[in-house]
Amino acid sequence: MESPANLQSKPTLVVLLGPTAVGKTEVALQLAEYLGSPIINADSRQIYAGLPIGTAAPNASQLARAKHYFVGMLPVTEYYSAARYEHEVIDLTKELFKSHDTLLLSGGSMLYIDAVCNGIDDIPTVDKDVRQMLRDRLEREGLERLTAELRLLDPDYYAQADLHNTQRVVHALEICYQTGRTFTSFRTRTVAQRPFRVVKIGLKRERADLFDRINRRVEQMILDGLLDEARDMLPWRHTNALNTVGYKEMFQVLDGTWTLDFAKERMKKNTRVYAKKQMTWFNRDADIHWVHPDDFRVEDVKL
RNA sequence: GGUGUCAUAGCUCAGUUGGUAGAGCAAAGGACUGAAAAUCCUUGUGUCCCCGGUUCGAUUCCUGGUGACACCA
Repeated sequence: MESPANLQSKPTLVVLLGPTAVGKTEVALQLAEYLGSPIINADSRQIYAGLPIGTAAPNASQLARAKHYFVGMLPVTEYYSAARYEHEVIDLTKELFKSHDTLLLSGGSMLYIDAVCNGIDDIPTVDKDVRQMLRDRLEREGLERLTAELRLLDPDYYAQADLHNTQRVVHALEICYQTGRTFTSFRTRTVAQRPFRVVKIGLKRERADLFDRINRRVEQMILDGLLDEARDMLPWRHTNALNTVGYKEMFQVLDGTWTLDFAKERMKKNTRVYAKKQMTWFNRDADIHWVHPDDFRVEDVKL
């Protein structure tokens, strides 16, 4: 147990989270105004520039209500990761805590939030060449050959990895090749000690209610010009940033393979699936204080 | 009105030479450490349209209904 004095002396990071379309943006603004804090975005796709409609990023008037960080600041062509996000956010909080007792982080990307709250293992960033080499080999030789190789290079990880998950298998091999060490040796899963306390507030709605909001928001995105936004991004459609609900479906429309109506329904479905995946992750985090957005009162927030 | 075809999971359909059934999609649950709005895993009991008949046993065969579709009047 920490002494009360220590608790007092530590600044606080308030984390506002919840599934997509639950109503985070408005609550975040109220909280930011109440706490006198900027908003540090924790939505992995809102970070990119040029995707305001499809990622439901805050609009101009919302951006004017509070200083926002990590919104629309990264070209879609740029490589990004949870680890880089962790470092950048931690650096930012070091600066901001000099003038704030409390900061607000808001978003729905659990891996990013977890990286900030608990840290992420220090694993080298993979070189372009190594990545390309393994991508080529994956294409030519297939996943089975690579998993067989992983068994030799890192038997421990092989034993516990999801061997059907191409991303995981390839990444483990990338690290083995690049470093000459096992991927496992980097996976210490040490929980970082942070110089701030974390208070997590989760926004939650009845599933039917949330799904209804998702469906309506998709319709609105289309009216707002999502198709044109996707058209502008066509040259970068194969980047990771655009491997994203909303854009994937719009690209099919632009290719002429799907009708807009069909794409809209797929987009709704994929967004619902995404919201469910978010909830699955949230459910195992016992530190989250849940509240319905309609019942949220900033005065009730206990710090 | 007549003839024919069809009726099976939320949807589209397969199947059972008579021993109560299974695919795709949808849906639900889960995993997750440098791609995370990504990637991956798991899950199928349903009056087999209804009443009766034949049969040890009918979702399957038969009579009669009901509904849908097609063709003929």
